[in-house]
Amino acid sequence: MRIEAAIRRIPKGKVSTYGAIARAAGFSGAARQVAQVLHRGFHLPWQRVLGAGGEIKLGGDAALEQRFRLESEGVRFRGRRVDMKQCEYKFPLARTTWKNSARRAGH
DNA sequence: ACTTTGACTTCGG
DNA sequence: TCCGAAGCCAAAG
Repeated sequence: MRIEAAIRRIPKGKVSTYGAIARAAGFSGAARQVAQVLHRGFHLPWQRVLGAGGEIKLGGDAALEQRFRLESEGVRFRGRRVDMKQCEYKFPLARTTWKNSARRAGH
């Protein structure tokens, strides 16, 4: 799966977001699908995936563990959030996959 | 083929 | 900064 592949590309000490991963994998807007993959997949660096703004989206113990694991990798936190400015991993340009331009028509 | 389901995102108040 | 509503989308059942 492309999403899994994208997740595995995140280097240690860096993090990414659901939305960014979805785009990198060619599924712009499918952030929720990334969550599904994380939940079901194995051997994934799940701790490196955060919500928009660098916020941990897990609940309870899992959230604590994620934070712990990230700090172990050298990821710095600023309050509840990760310092994205330094730690966000930028994917090497997602192949302008098909359905990109469709972004949000109105609201 | 149709409905449900998320570790989501963004906007407004 | 926090909360609710609406949007979004592929995978599972």
